[in-house]
Amino acid sequence: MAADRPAAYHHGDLRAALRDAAESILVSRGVAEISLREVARAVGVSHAAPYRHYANREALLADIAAGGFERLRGRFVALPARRDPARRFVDLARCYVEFALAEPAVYRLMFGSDIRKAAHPQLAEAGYRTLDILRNTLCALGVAAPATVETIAAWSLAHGMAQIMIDQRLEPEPAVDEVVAMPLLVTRAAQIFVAGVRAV
Amino acid sequence: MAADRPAAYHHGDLRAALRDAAESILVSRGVAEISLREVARAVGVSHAAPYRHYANREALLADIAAGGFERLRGRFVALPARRDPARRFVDLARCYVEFALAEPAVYRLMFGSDIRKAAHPQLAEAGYRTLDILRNTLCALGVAAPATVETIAAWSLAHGMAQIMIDQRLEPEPAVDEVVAMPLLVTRAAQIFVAGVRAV
DNA sequence: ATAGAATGTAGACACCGCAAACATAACCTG
DNA sequence: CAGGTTATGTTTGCGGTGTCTACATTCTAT
Repeated sequence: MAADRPAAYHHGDLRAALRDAAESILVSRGVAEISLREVARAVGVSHAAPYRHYANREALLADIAAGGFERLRGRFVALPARRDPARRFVDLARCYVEFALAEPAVYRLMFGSDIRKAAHPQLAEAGYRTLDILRNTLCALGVAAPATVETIAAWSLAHGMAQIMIDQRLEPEPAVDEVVAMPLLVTRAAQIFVAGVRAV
Repeated sequence: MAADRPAAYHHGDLRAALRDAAESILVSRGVAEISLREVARAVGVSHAAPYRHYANREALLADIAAGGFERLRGRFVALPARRDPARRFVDLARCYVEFALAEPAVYRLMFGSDIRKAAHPQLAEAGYRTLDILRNTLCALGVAAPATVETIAAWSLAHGMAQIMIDQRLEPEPAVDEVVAMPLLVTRAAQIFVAGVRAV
């Protein structure tokens, strides 16, 4: 790389800069506040420049969401190996909720309705790849069968917890005791679920 | 009521008409397509008239969401009485998911991030009243204790299932076999959960 | 060196949310 | 029933936004 970049006509990596600026606005002020024009302004570029990299506003949001899926996937694969699938499930559930709490705004974008996923196949595929890790591990929970019902139910549990905890956190300040209580709650819920699967 | 209404200066019940028109747009084209101006146009009124009834766009959305909570509450109270709290929980979970699938767009509005609930206390209260039914019943599941962990977990399960099933339904046509499979899935997941609570 | 492809700019259009000033109808109160 | 007050709609206007088209600049590969 060159030493410095004295305001060149070409930005260098405008696409990434736009995405970062937009994500910053997303985190600090919410998805509704993201406008292509302001993002362009933040990066110091003309208001139409983003269209060289994103077909429209929604494509920019989709890119941010896809990045979220990648990061979540990174957390998944960084988890320690486990023999016991039940333990593994507890790990995954906690990991899932932890991510949602760490990046609530991005999480909402990933699973919310701001992006019509049908219009962004690359986002759908990023999500699919990430959630496949969850699916595969969950299948091991059932003794042998694919256990699709249990799979969906387990994911639903994690997903619902994440959503609910985010809801209570976004508006007011994070309540400290709830932050502490989160791992306990998730762990216990996952244990209840595993016990239920084995008991039925 | 009078016989007919020959294009009077005053609309009669503009607020309700606006809400209905907006909800119609919400269902058919998504929340992003709702604009106060178009809603006004649909009702046949000037573009600033809505501001006599709603402080801003978000207030209109909040009104729609509050109506959703009321309808969900109506479904809850219409449920048959049950002795067994476990059976009651299964009923509630199914009812919850059924509502989400019947009105996916409204459901997303109710629990999504398009409305900052802190800014609309009446919406928050409508939600609180409705979900209290769920909470109360869930408390009966634990032998005696308030069982808050189980309560949150159970709600999370229903909420997560609703969210996931909506996601798979909004974009493509509803897959018929999934529609049929839904009650089974929800019922089984709820049973698993109840068994888990009792087994641990 | 130069043609062509990438990338960024400038301008325009239609739409939107929102606010203020004004017009009309309904409603109390004497 | 008259007259003022209030509720409800309209018109006008401002600043912002998404997106398109025509143009300018820079990079890249021959």
